[in-house]
Amino acid sequence: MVEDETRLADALRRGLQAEGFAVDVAATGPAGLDAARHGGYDAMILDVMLPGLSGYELVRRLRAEQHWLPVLMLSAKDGEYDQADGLDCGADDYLTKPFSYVVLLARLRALLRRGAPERPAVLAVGDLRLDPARRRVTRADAEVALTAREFALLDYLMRRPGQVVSKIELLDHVWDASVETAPNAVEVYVGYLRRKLGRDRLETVRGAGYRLAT
Amino acid sequence: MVEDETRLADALRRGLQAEGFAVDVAATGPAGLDAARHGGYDAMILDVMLPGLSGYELVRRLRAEQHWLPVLMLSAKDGEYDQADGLDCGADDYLTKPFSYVVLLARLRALLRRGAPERPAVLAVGDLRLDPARRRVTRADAEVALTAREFALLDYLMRRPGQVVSKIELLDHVWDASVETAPNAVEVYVGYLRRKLGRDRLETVRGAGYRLAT
DNA sequence: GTCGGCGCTGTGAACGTGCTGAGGACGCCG
DNA sequence: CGGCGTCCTCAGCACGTTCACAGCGCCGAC
Repeated sequence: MVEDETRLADALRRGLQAEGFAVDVAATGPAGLDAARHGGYDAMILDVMLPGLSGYELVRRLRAEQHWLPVLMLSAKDGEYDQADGLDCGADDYLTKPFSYVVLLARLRALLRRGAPERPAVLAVGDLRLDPARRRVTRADAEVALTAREFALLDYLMRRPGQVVSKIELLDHVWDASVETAPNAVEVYVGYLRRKLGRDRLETVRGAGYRLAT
Repeated sequence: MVEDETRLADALRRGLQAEGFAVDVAATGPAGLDAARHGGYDAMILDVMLPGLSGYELVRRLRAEQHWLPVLMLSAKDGEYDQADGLDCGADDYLTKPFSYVVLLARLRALLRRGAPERPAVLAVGDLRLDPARRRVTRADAEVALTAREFALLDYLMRRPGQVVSKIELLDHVWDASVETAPNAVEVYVGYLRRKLGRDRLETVRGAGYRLAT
């Protein structure tokens, strides 16, 4: 919590601690910014009127530095544009003084509920990397251009590295099941991939299928 | 948006659409719940007093079903416990009627930001900058004039820089779900953006979608 | 060594996907 | 009512992708 009015800060700290929160209080803007940077907190309650650095500016700097800590802003200003400004600086919620303690608590809980979502994984086998979201494949950090079918095939194989995958299985999962496709198509596309990724990345297991070398 | 007062719903829908949001309106609780389940929306504006199913109950059911759609709750009740109840049912924000349109917009933006993996108030990719609050786009510090649809499309892409976004996903999030729009419309608007922002800012990934160059 | 079958690859045709200019529908404003 | 801007459909075009085909080489069995 960043709040310079000691009475209010004390009352809030006690209340929040009684609810089971671990609370630290900073009294100035710079102290608050510093704490937010290094403290590893789950959320921040932030007054707008602060000595040294305004709450608006504090959030703006935090966001500019790629810190995405949830911020609940507290202010005596209740003009609609003050509120909009605070939110547009990067705050996640905005409460005007005087506020109800019950409401503050509920809003804080709502804020904490929304944790930061995690990034989807990228598949890696040897020096091969495949990023499904970016739809990018690199081999030893060099980008490889793949067509849609090639990409889908490599994707499927990279999710089963070292396993033998039969042509039938590949036809079922990589090709559209509704159209009958000759197993030879798989051979053709394995050939394309070998040309683009290197000859020995895809091993042929005669009579059984293909295997991605680990 | 789930709102049974047609006058209010209409006014809001128009306002939001002018800002470039894709908006659908449901008039009853059950209809709203259904839309939230299947619509693939980015956020929901939800009235508390609804025929069929209250807003509280709607959120509670949604959360019970593991849907984490951001919800902004709208209510005529301004008691502190009403507000706390709404938030504790699973809503992410709570606004009491009468409310300021400017504040609603700012809170909606904050809510959408919160769902994203990164939450800058101003989006920046390369020398492109997009300010959702001011509805302005600059390229190398020169302002670029965009229509509402162009802006919404660029906004969506800039929130996922480097990621491939399919035409279907774009139709779902940038265009209204209520009207059936041909995927070709996306191609047309990508074309417009390329003309205004530079040819190579938007990459085509054949068979997959589009990607904003980082 | 011989034989049969599986897998590889070059060729080419059909197909799909994406881009663009033209233009109609619609709403807004004077 | 007319002018304007926006939105979106349509049709034509260009080009990359997909896959069947056929011939050949290689592998393993005997």
